[in-house]
Amino acid sequence: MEAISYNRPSLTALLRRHGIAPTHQRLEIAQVLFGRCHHLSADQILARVNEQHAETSKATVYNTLNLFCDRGLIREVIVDPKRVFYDPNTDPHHHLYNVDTGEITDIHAGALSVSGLPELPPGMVTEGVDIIVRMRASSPSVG
Amino acid sequence: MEAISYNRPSLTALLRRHGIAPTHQRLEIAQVLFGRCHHLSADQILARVNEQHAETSKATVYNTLNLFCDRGLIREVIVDPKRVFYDPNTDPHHHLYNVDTGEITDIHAGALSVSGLPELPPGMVTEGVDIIVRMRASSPSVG
DNA sequence: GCACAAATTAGACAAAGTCCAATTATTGAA
DNA sequence: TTCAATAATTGGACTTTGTCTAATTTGTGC
Ligand SMILES: [Mn+2]
Ligand SMILES: [Mn+2]
Ligand SMILES: [Zn+2]
Ligand SMILES: [Zn+2]
Repeated sequence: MEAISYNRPSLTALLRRHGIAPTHQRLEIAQVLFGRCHHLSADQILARVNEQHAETSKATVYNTLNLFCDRGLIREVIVDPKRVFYDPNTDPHHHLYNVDTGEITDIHAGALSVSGLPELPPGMVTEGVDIIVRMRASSPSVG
Repeated sequence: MEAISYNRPSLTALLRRHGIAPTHQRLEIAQVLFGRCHHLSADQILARVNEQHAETSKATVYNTLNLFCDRGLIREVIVDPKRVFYDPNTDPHHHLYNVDTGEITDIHAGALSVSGLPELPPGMVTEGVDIIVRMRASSPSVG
């Protein structure tokens, strides 16, 4: 993962490097995404951005997340049919999904290897290979 | 995949084997699921079931799909953030997803192997490993 | 300041899915 | 059969996630 410090000047530079004008709202959203918690949903990001003082609308959060995805700053994680999660880590990696809690953890791609994938139909090219390990507590009620 | 013939008596038996009372609506839905096309969304199933003559409601389609999933008759495929697809094949296998067309194709698990998956946290157990290969036409506009 | 483009916004809208109270179908005992 | 009890189905209201649009605000350069 690209090493990123989470202060305004470096986030501003990060956006500029991806051809994105660094507005106040976009910086707030970037700060939430690249700050501590990974794998947040749009709703969670909206809430965090407006925690101290309301300053960003729902429309802008969605606009910005889609823009960041298009420009390759972040990527979507599709594991929960109810909502999309956004991942500031765009390096190839995979996910461990706790189906009970909804928590998502990274699986580094380094150690992992997949063999035996079929050839794609002619004219098709791989956009990505997503591996999701779904896990739950071994005994539903007890420990 | 369990070998299933798609006539009423065998579908009835299939439901009974899974502890599901075989009502008219459930049999219609099972017929659509286990008939030709795999990987259908709830909406597509609703449309097919009511193709000849309207006889099943949206609520029943959702109720039934959830019931079939709970009882292990079918499974969900989470690849498209907009809708869930339902898979009558519950054997371990993976999916090739055409991001342009939305088409989903099976990848048989036989040939495929994954190594280097991390250990799960204590007390956790794997519910499944989903591999999704996302592909698109190699050149966006031309062939 | 002024003009022009780009970004943001509130709120209407759309689609997927759930929920509920009322109706209808199924079951199985008499 | 008939009947009562139970289970399934239903229309439609509702919720949630996400998109769209027209109006406003902001930013930039002159
Ligand atoms: Mn702030
Ligand atoms: Mn029919
Ligand atoms: Zn991740
Ligand atoms: Zn499949």
